[in-house]
Amino acid sequence: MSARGGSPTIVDVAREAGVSIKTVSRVLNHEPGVHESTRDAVLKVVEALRYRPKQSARSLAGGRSFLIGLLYYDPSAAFVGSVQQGATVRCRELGYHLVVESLHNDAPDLRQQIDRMVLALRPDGMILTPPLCDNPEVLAALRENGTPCVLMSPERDIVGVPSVRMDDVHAAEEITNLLISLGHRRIALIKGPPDQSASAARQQGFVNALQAHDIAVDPELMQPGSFTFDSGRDAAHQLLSRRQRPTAVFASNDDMALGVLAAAQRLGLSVPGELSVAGFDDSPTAALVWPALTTVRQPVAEMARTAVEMLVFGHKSELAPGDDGELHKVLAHELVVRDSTRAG
Amino acid sequence: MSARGGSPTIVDVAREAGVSIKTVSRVLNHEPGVHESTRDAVLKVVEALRYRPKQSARSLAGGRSFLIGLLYYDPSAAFVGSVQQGATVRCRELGYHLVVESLHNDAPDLRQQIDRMVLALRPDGMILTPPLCDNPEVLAALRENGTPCVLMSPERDIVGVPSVRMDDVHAAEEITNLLISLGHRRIALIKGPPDQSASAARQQGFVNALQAHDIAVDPELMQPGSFTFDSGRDAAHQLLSRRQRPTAVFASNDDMALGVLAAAQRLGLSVPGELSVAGFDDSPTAALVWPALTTVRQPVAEMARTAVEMLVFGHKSELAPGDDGELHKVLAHELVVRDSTRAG
DNA sequence: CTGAAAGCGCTTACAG
DNA sequence: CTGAAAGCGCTTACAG
Repeated sequence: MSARGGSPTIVDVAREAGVSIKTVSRVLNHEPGVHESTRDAVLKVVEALRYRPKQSARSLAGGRSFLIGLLYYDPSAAFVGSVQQGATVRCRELGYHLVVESLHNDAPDLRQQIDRMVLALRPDGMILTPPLCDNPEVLAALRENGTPCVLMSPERDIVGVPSVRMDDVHAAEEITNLLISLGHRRIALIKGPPDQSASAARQQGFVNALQAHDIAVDPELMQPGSFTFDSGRDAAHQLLSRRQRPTAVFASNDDMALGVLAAAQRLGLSVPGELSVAGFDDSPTAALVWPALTTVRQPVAEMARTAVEMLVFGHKSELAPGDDGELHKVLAHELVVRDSTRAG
Repeated sequence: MSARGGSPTIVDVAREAGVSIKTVSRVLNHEPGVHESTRDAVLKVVEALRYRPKQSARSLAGGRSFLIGLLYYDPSAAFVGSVQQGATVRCRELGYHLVVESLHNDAPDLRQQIDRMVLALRPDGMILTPPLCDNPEVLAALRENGTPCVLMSPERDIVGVPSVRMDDVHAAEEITNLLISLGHRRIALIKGPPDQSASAARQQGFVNALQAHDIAVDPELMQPGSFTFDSGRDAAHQLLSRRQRPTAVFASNDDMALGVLAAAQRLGLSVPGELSVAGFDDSPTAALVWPALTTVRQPVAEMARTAVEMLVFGHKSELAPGDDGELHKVLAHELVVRDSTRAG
């Protein structure tokens, strides 16, 4: 196809179409001001030659890499998997590509690892997942070399830095409301670790729901946990061995809810017959146990799609002071009602 | 730093170090034949300027992109997550970057999606995971535009195409041996779907182990399954309602083993007290249920590391006909013994 | 052991 | 609406 036998270049297309390379470039980049017949002729040749502009040349000349970086430190394979699913699909639709890099949140050479990626690849933007999106060192490194970022579910929003998240408070409120609507009154909460903001948010939602229904908040029914299976099991043992045990437990995440299931099984308590259990996250395991867990699904893939869009299209930067406008997006979650909850 | 205020370029480094850009290039690419004092001087400037060669320029001039592509169609988030973990780390060590693309195995524009990635990015190599690594269309597209590939756990090896896998037969044999050594004699197998080669391999290993111990292979104890939770639960109900039920069940994957656990629980059978259960895969869920599953861990991250190495370093292509030598690598798996198996 | 020149394949100003 | 020129920042031959 090409003059020298390799893949066709923009020169080959231009020659074949009888136009200048500049015109080919205009057509390919959807620039306005090209006569339709010219455009058609060019596109026909592009098609025939199966021509694709080379990213490295575009990047070098144009200063855009069409690369989006995804930085993560495996919080859970499922989370990253969904992020990627959403991000790669949206990238493809927009003509971008996703480069992933897994870092250790406490690696000594974190800064260098980031520099290496950013300075070598010059991604047009970066998506950060927890806990990296809350790491000051990471944020500083990226800000210094001017790479636009979007934070996914950060602990707290940062003024001027775009983010996407779900509403943990509201979701926890909804799932607690579900338990209440099922007739439960003695509802226990297994909390998350205090150093994660999601813990406080979910607890807040839980308390909100109880108060809205005039149900007393019993501190005895709020057990600490650490988002692990074991901590959930231990907390459940505490709760279920009380003289007046709860009829429902809301665990702040699925792993702990699985621990509750295990504890109930040990104690010979039937779920959901004698105890309703709800989790949070819709982890892959949630649907693979018996009874399948009622839980909340985070819109992770959608958050990732949104993050890509914010990076590619930019965001309104002309906002009044204090008006973060579209900078911090909150996406709708989904209540997933399965077999672990029942009227009680 | 730079002459024009942007990031420093090779010209800035050369000027500062008092050498030609060619010498800087030599140092950065570890080419031999540079005087040590010259090398040191260059490296010092590189350090001071925090200079990193721009990938797009290197790629355009040198014909190598330092990009490895990972093509997948979510077989399971856990698998892809481990692949990525291993691949990104090894890429970083070798100065490469990982670009991921999630495809649909039966997408109508599969060919275009691949062309788009390959022709635009020109990755130096591509890693394919199941089921894409067994898709003739995918393989043909990649072969046509000359992109080197490594197949991860393909159904069957292809002559001339590098692959990395584990030994399913041997692993199944080992886990069956474990059950036998625990004293079990009536051991059931829940098979995988016939269209996946892993199913046959795991069954083969199961049979091998029984025969090696002179235990009769009872066809009644080999139930069909389809690698899903439900199929495992159904098969277990069949097996456990027999007059003479098995004392151990080897499910060909973890999802089905979880189904067995659910079935046993329904039937009031204690695991591992009255029934031992073993799975295969070491899925994230395997450790998050009670009792935690005894299973086999695939060396997924290691396979990914190996795949990257095969792509970066190439493989011996000067082999005698028929001798695939290092082209098809088999990595060691790991038996993970947990709580679901016990003497019986 | 070191360097000057050409070129990779695009896009960006700048003209017309 | 279209094009000729310059240049992005490197590496590849080719010299010396």
